[in-house]
Parts: sequence; structure tokens; C-alpha cells
Amino acid sequence: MDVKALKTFQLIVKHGSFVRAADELNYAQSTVTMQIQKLEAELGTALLTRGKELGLTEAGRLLYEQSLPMLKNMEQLENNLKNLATGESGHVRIGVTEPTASYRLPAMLKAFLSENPGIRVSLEIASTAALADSVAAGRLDFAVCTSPGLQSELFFEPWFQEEFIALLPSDHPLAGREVITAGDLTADRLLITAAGCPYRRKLEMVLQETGNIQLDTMEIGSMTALKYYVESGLGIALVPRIMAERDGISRVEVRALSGTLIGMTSGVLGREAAYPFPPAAHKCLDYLKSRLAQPGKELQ
Amino acid sequence: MDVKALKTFQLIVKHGSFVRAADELNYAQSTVTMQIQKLEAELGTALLTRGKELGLTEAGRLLYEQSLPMLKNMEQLENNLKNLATGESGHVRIGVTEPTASYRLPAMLKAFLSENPGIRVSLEIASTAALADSVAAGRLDFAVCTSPGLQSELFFEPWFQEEFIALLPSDHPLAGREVITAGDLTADRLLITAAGCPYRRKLEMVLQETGNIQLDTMEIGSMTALKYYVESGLGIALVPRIMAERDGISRVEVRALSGTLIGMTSGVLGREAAYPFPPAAHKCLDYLKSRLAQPGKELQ
DNA sequence: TATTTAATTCATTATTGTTGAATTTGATAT
DNA sequence: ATATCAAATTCAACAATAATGAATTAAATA
Repeated sequence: MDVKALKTFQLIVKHGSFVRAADELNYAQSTVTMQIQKLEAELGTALLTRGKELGLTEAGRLLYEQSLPMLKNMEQLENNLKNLATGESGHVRIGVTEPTASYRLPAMLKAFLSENPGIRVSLEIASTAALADSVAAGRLDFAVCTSPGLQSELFFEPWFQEEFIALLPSDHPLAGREVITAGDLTADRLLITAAGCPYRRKLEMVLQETGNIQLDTMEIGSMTALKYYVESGLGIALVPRIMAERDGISRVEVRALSGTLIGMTSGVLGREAAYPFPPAAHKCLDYLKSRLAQPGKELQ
Repeated sequence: MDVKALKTFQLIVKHGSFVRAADELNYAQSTVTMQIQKLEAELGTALLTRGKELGLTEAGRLLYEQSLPMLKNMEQLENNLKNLATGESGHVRIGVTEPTASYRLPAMLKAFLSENPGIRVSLEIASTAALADSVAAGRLDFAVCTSPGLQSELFFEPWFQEEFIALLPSDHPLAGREVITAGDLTADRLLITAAGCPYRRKLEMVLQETGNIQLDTMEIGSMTALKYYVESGLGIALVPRIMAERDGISRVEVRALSGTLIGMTSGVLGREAAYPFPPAAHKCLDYLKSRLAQPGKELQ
């Protein structure tokens, strides 16, 4: 059954005339005759009665009624696909690491979604390593995270610097200092995050270079919990600056860090093979980039 | 969107391979490539990702999910139409007059419908004139009735003789007779049916010929009510023999009629223009004919 | 009977779908 | 690296079929 012929048939029935159907479809009227004859031959049944005026056979009635919703569905589907192709609609699957997930993304996504009502977004919040796997496997369109151990199929584009600061108890010996350096970290017990955190890996490397091979550390699973441990005087912690800014920090001193401790580069992780990028995902990525990327950082 | 291409697409996704889709559809594999390329060009979107292994883009997923039920619908519809064409299913619209409607048809239709579970039947029970109109207008496929004033578009094929008999009160002067003739009808008040009944018209003609121009008549709307009027001694009535046979007739005498009073020819009324006849209707007509038609009568 | 309108037929033309051979691509084995 | 293999693509040639206009038929109107 040819879709074109079905459309023609619909119009013939609607107008009760071959000529008018031909007019509307910009066909010669012989074409209309041919299409219907082919349809009738294919189905082995007359569809129209050509008497004094056009009439429908029972088969014609059935075809008319049943093909109408089918054609509508087809149009609808075609439309949905066009919307997908233009990025008007779509499903964007994003991966994000903390603290971007909690502190930066909510407002941005809210704005993006209200600007693009046809687009749905789903979020995976996990470690850079887990996100890299998901991106590589095609479960995510892209991820905002730090640079993973580069797999060949993935690309990473730096967007911004995630700055870290030190949290100290008010009565801590280092509280008098403006800036904390790597060397200072021998002075007290250091509170660190779980093994998955990329900043922790960096910290370990820095401390090794500085010669602080053995250090009194305590592992705390959650970044947000860290400040309460600091407050209790258990030690000092290094956390993203944005956390300290957004969550009211009280009874705890905030100090800047120096040198390589300052921060980590965050950016977007994508899959080379995913091109051409789904338009909705592309739109979303561009939106996030325009709000997250810091000039100069993308060359790093 | 071409249906063939959609089917091809479905198979590619199902098998995850162009070659296997081509095999199953008996296409060259280049054909499969072409069909998908055309589809993608038409929709302005990639549908499949050709990497290490075949994958679906978001548009591909959408198309795959949405086109599946559409193709199923199409097959179903095609099947329904085939059934219609073979007469396995269909809707037969029959007109019938009394007494056939009440006494002959129920058992026949029951058998016919259980032999043809796919066929639906609707019945219009009315006078020959009304049925002739419905047939001419295409509201009925055919009617079982007496011969109407022949309109050129209609054809009538005699099937059987509807025999009439006389009902008399037990104490009636004519009760001693074996057979009632037209001449006997002067003897008493005659109970007759409504103006629409063709037998009544015939009766009027016969009586005119016999010279009984004025006759004491009483018009009773319903045939089945007649016997109660006869029972009460209001007069004699002429009714179809089948009525007397099926409804237990008691306290009323049944007598045969002679000559032209004996009965009326019933048969099938159809529309010339309705050919080719809907197969289900044809099947039903054949079935009824085989049970109703009396040999010899069809030549009348 | 003439006239008009609608549908059909048929031969021609245009379009498109299909194909095989050659080529490219990616994966696997050597 | 290189050879090998399977899968997908490209391309030119071919086949199928869809569309058309002119002529014809059928029915409706004047």
C-alpha cells in the first residue's frame, strides 16, 4: 500500500471527486485514476463505486476510516522527527560531577529548559571516571567534569577552573595566614574526600612532590560533611570555593590556596564518534558552555 | 516516508545489520544502503550511527518505536481488507418483510452467522416499498420481499411463493368448506391488514375482478393481532400460512384458499449498480437463496 | 440531439528504485 | 605493520513504475 495513493484516496473521498483530488495534489486526473486502480488491484477489491455519484464500497469505507488515523500518525511522526532534527525537541543526557551538579547547574538548566520547552534533560551525577565510561558507551551525550585519563574515542575541552580553598577551625595555628601553601599541610591532620575525587589524586601528587609522603589524613565520604568535621576541630579541609560561597560557612575560617593547589580544570567530555551531535544536545552544550567557560581557559 | 524503507529500517535495527536485512528482504545490500540514505535525507537526520557496531541516533530510536505500530496497523488493515474481499468478514445489510422476518429468517441467520463468524448482519424489517427505497439508495445490500413497482435500477429475482390461508371463527358459515374462493368473500366482514401490505393490494384487485367492489372490511394494523379478532367473531382474515403453522392457532378454523388468492411471490431485490456485489453480502444472499428458493419459482 | 463535465484508457515520458562491480572502512589475524 | 575479512558505501547502468497529455467513453444537463 503506497502512502501517496492512500492520501489521494482520502482526498477523493473527502471531496467526492477525482478531479478535485487531482487539483489539490497537483496531479493530472489520469494519475489519480491510475493510483486508485493500482490500490484496488493490490487489495483485490473495489473501493469506490462509480455510479451517478462517487460512493464507497464497504472495503472503501474501512480503508477510509482506518487509513485516516494512520496518515495522521505518519505526519505527526514526521513532524516529531523534524523537531528532533532542528533541536526543538529531544532528550539530552548529561553527566556532571560535583560541585557543578549542585551549585552551578540547577539555575542554568532551569533557564535552558524554560527557553526550550520541547527538550527533556536527564542527569547522571557521578565521578569523572564513571561519567567517562558512560560517555564512551553512548549512555550520555556529554559530561561536564575534569579531564579523565584520555581514551582515544573521547575528547575533552577545558571550560573553567574549579578553585579550591582551605577550611580551618578558628583556633587553628594557620588561621593567621592569608594563603595556605602545599608546605603548610604538614602542620595538621588533613581531611580528605573519597578515592574517586580527582582533586584528591592531584593533592596526593602535590604532597609527594613537596616531600610530605606520610601525612595524617582522615577520609570523609561527602564534601558537604567536611565542614562539620573542620568545625569540630578534627583538621583542615580543601574544598571547592563555590561550596564555601553558596553554603553559609560559619565558625570555620576560609583561606585561599597557592600554586598548584589552587584548582582543577573542568570542562566538557564528549565522544568523537557521536558526530553529528544530536541537535538538542548541541544546543544544551552550547548553552552551558556560554555560562561556564572562562575566556582563556579553553586553550589550556 | 516510504513504507518499504520503513520496513527495511525496522529489520536493520532488529538484526543490527544491513546485510541481514537485505538477505531477509531479498534486496542487494546496496539497495538497503540507498533506502536508508533516502530516508535520512528526507528526514534531515541521521538515523543510524555506523561505528564499531550499528547504533541508533535519538531520531532513529523515535522512528523505530513509532513506525513499528504503524507498520503493524498497516498489515492489520491490509488483512482486514483481504478478508472483506474474500467474504470472510463484512457487514451485510438486509431488508426483509414480514412474515419472513419473524418466521423464516431467525434460524437461517443464526446458522449463517455461526458458519461465518467474521460477518455482521443488520436487518431492516419494513414494507416492500420502504425496502425498495433503501436498496435503491444503497442503504441495504439486498432485500427479501415481494416484487415492487420495478424501478429500472433494481432487479427482482423470485424465490418462493408466500402462501396465504383463511382464518375463520369456528361457528362461521364457511367453516364447513375445504377451500375458500374469492367468491366466498362476500359472505362476511373481511379483516384486512394495513395499506402497506402487498397482499392487501392484490386482494383488492382480485375482489374488483370478482365484482365485489364494496365489501365490509375492517383494517387491523398487525397480522399477528388478526387471529384474536377472528377468534372474537369479528370476521374472517387471510394471513400467511407460515404464521398459522408456527403460532399455535386455536379456537379458529384454518382453510386453504383457491386461485389467485393462494399467495404472492417473494424473492430478492437488489441494485444493478451494486456489482461487484460485496462478497459477504453475496455469500449471505446465496445462503438465504439456497434455503428459501423453491425450484421452478425462479422462472416466474 | 447537442453540450458539458468527469472518469478512463493508452502510449509516451519522467522519475525512482534496484542492482552488480568496485571501493572504502573498520575489525581481526598474522 | 601488513594482510585479510566482513560490512557498508559509491557509482553508473538498468529496470520498474509513476506521471502525463491526448483521445475516448459515460453520464448529466440543456
